[in-house]
Amino acid sequence: MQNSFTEENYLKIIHALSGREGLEVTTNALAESTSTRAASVTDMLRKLADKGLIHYKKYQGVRLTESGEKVAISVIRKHRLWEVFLVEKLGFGWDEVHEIAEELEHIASKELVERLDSFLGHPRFDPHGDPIPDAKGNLTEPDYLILTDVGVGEKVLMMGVLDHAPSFLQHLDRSGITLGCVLEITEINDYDKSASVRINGSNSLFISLEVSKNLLVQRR
Amino acid sequence: MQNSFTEENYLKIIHALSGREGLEVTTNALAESTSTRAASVTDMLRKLADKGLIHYKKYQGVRLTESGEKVAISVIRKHRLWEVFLVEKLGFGWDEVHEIAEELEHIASKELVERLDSFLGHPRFDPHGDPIPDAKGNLTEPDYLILTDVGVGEKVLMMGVLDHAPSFLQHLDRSGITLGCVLEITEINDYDKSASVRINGSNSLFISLEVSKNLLVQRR
DNA sequence: AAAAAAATTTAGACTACCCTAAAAATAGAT
DNA sequence: ATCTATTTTTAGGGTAGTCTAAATTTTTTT
Ligand SMILES: [Mn+2]
Ligand SMILES: [Mn+2]
Ligand SMILES: [Mn+2]
Ligand SMILES: [Mn+2]
Repeated sequence: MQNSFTEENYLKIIHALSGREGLEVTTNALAESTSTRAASVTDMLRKLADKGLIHYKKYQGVRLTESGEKVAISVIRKHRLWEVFLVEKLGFGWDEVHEIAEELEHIASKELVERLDSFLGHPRFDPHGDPIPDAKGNLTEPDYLILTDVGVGEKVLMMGVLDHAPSFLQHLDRSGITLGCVLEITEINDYDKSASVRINGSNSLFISLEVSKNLLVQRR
Repeated sequence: MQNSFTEENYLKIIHALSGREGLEVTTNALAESTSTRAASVTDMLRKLADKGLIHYKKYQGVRLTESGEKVAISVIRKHRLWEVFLVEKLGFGWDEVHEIAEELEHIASKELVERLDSFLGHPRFDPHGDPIPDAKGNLTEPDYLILTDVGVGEKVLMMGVLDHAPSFLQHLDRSGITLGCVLEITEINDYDKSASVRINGSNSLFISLEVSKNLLVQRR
């Protein structure tokens, strides 16, 4: 049987919250992320467990089963491919595409996804630097550094963001920080951990700790 | 407030069934088209009437209001634009796109539709020859002939289909009948009204009355 | 014009998803 | 180890959309 939009959203969120290690996800965390009440989450968990999509023992949190993981990754694949489409083909800004992809990710057709993937040239990453799972469901998270882990004098490549909020992405746009740009830390203020950063070797700007904490980068 | 998928589907179907003249649509016709029971239709009609999307008097059938018409046409615009995308950009066959567009037509973003329209070069017709409403909601149905209205010796252009069923479209593919091809009636059999037709001046084939009745054409 | 047939609506019920309030279980503090 | 605070589940209920069966209205036939 088919999964509903709601079920797919739950699975995707459980995947995100359980992280690389596949930790147990709590009811409250899910209530927070789905903007529903804990009682509603419990109802849904019982249903997902009945369908064999999650491992669920009362009071013990949840993990995805193999089958649940498969569904979650398929939804993530669709989400990220559609985001690439919206940015690369339709000219949307990276701050505008998340909400739309949140709907498009639920379009069922398998054939559509594969043709879209070809049309886009089999992109490996979405407009926010997040990796796109392949058709077989393999998803490899690159291990990037957070900019706060980089010292003065180091040059790094900007590879992704942790915060996907439009306001954060628009702030990066205004600062001239784009995916793939070279960032060189020229100074870190001891007092508030704000930093001076040179972008692509030229203009320099101040960025707050709040911003640094949300930038994923890579050495060299 | 937002309309649900179900409401949008009802409005689109009411639009289709009430035709050019905006005739009253019956409960049973809607039950048939929506694959639900008449009792379910009645429930929905009450809701659509409460939202001001249809004119509804018990036992008297329904018509769209101005506002309902606007929603219906917006859904049709999205449906047909997505079909163009699927065929022109992703290489789907015209027999494969209807079901997928049936889902895509409910994606809300207005901005998305307008960018998609630009990306596709503002197409006027969908892959089945149906006209695409413009951004302002104007929909002009060209007045085509049905092939059964064409006499022996006449040459016409193939402009569209009445039946959108994959099996019919695949039959046309196998016959070599495509949108825009020239059809010349060389013979009509009096007994069963089957016809001999020359396609693009070359190869000739028999087509049944059933097929003729579903082909929209234009003189010259 | 009445009776029969067909179409439509109402009544009552079900599933999916969500809610609030109360109960139960777990985790944390003393 | 017990008590308290927090988390989670259960209980009971609501809306959207669907169903079947029964009642009502309209249409057709006689
Ligand atoms: Mn979603
Ligand atoms: Mn993304
Ligand atoms: Mn639809
Ligand atoms: Mn079409």
